[in-house]
Amino acid sequence: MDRSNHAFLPERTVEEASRIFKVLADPTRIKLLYLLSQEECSVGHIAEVLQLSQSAVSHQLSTLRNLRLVRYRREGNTFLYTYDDDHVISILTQVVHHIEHE
Amino acid sequence: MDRSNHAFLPERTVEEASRIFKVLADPTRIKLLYLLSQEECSVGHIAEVLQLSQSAVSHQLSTLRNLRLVRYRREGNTFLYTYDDDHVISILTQVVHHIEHE
DNA sequence: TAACTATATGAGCATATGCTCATATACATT
DNA sequence: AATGTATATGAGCATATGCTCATATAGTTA
Repeated sequence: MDRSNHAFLPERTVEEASRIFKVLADPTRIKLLYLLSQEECSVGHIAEVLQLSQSAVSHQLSTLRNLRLVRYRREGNTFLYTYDDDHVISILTQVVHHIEHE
Repeated sequence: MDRSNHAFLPERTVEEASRIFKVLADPTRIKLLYLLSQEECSVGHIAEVLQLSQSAVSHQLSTLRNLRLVRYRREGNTFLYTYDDDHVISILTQVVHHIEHE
């Protein structure tokens, strides 16, 4: 076979795609992002709705914050989170839609 | 907030989505699937093109086989693999396209 | 049949990840 | 100022994962 005929993906592209898919690979983050795609949520609310500990939610939000996938605003002691990456949400909802209609 | 107003994802949907994203989360599998989306490949050819050991490729293909994402046919001692899940390939190419055009 | 080739597979290791537990931080309320 | 409330964070543990190394398997060829 002719090796010169392959369209290779640039390493940077592969790494970036992997990064996006890694975020979406965890069931907890899928639920969390899906929830945030519907409404702005406080940390406590997320924990209650998804039946997770406050710490677990906060750690996950920390991850998502570092990846710039969510943003938040403060209201007194409460932190209200919203998603901040339309592309990732769009990939998620598309896959969800596909699964539920196959 | 009103907990009854959330559109929850069924657990089965979440697990299935997670399964799909997990497959795509690994850089090696991204390259491998992208290669297979372009042409039928032998194990040795994949190893050569992607600069991986024969064993590593074979293990990855075993994973992809179990998930029914690839199929293969035999030709003498050579096994020729092709992808076998249009949806997963479509998600991958879409994300790749988005990354390369943002 | 013996040697060769292509691939598969099991064991084990190193790393990554998602959680819990304990504690820190920062603002609010009394 | 003291207590309370909401959230963040560090350490550590259990599990998952992707690789290597060694070896097994099956078809091919001399």
